[in-house]
Amino acid sequence: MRLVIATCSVDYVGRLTAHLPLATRLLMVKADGCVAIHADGGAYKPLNWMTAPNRLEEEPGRWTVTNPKGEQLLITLEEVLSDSSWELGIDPGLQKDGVEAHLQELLAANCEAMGAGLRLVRREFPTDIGPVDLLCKAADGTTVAIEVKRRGELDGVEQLTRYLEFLNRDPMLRPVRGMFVAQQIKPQAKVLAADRAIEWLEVDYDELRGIESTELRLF
Amino acid sequence: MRLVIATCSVDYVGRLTAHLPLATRLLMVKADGCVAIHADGGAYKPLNWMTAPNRLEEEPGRWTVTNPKGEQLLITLEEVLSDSSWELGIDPGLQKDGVEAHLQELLAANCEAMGAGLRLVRREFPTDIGPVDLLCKAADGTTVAIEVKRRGELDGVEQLTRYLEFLNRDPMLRPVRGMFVAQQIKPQAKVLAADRAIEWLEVDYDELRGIESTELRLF
DNA sequence: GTGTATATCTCGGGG
DNA sequence: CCCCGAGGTATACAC
Repeated sequence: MRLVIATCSVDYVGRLTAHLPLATRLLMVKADGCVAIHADGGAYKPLNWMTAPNRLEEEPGRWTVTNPKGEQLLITLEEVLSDSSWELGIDPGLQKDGVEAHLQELLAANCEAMGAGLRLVRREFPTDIGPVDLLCKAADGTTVAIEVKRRGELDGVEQLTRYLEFLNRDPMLRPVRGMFVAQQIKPQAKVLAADRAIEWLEVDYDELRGIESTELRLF
Repeated sequence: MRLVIATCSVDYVGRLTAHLPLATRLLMVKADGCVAIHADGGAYKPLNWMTAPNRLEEEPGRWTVTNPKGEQLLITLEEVLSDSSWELGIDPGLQKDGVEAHLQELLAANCEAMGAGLRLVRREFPTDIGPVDLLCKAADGTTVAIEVKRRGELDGVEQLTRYLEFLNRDPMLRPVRGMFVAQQIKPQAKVLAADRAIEWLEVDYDELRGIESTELRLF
């Protein structure tokens, strides 16, 4: 990783055009070739950047970064205050727990948590317009399509609505009910779900994990 | 801005839990207090981070970053290879051209580009579920709700559908037609729009800007 | 490669 | 403060 502290101005021409006036910033060049320009604020996002793959052409006072799509980042260097490089090696990577996939796994293994008598038919049940998170059968035999989210918002309800539209065209499945399950559901999403006769349910991740481990202890 | 190159392991507990095994990385601490941990790859995304506002507690071999929501980033330092600080000052910020807001402005000023006889009623017309980009009247007096996107995809059609649903409940406006306008519209989005009787239109940003400047020259 | 969904999304604006 | 929408979203994954 190469770190350069420099007074520079920057121009980007690509998906949009953007310009950075002269100021002192951090230029970060990673081993994969990507370039990021950071100011002294705004944690996550660089002011400007170019993702790999690309080509970095370095002349005195000017860096030109070009990617295969023809997008271009032009860095004009006024003064370089520091220029250092570090050998970091390949990172072992981030281990995560608690993303949507985990919630979906837990719910798939504990369908009863979403309604008595509910049984799993399939995870990632395919439709013409994308996969439904969980497809279940209720005690009375009706099919239930379930959309799982960590945080339930409007677009999740839209997504489920779209699936239901397609699932209900299949005479073998019809009628299909919808259920929107999330750790937390925004008020607007509840309103929209109710408006579309979609059931919604807030579940607790840790509690579900508790059920899971209790069941494991029983067997 | 403080830049530390260090061999470290990291634990994050917050919206999810995550762990980074021991490796050499860049720790970036910005003037606003935010902390980011970068590996030597993976574009501009840090492996782990904590946005401002937060509190950084520094002990020998251990940094603890806590934010007001109770999320916590724990950095265990094995070896510090470099530790430097730089005074960058406040950045003048990025100037952009070509984002959705500009496209919306251009279209608002040139409604005719979307259909002969179309007149603007209001930009950002409010509904119970969010603002419609453009509300217009057609020559025949019917209302037209217009959703503007740089890139037209499925969720844009959904968004417009949602607005139409609510607008058409208003007896003063009904019937409201929908129009989906973007620089480029994905085939799937065109299909969904057509399926919902929503007109769609691809427009050229530079051409619109041309019309704009031509009109300016005439006055 | 396109299409679809997720993200500790981030970031900014409006009520 | 939350809600909502845009993003050069980026990123992963299926077809």
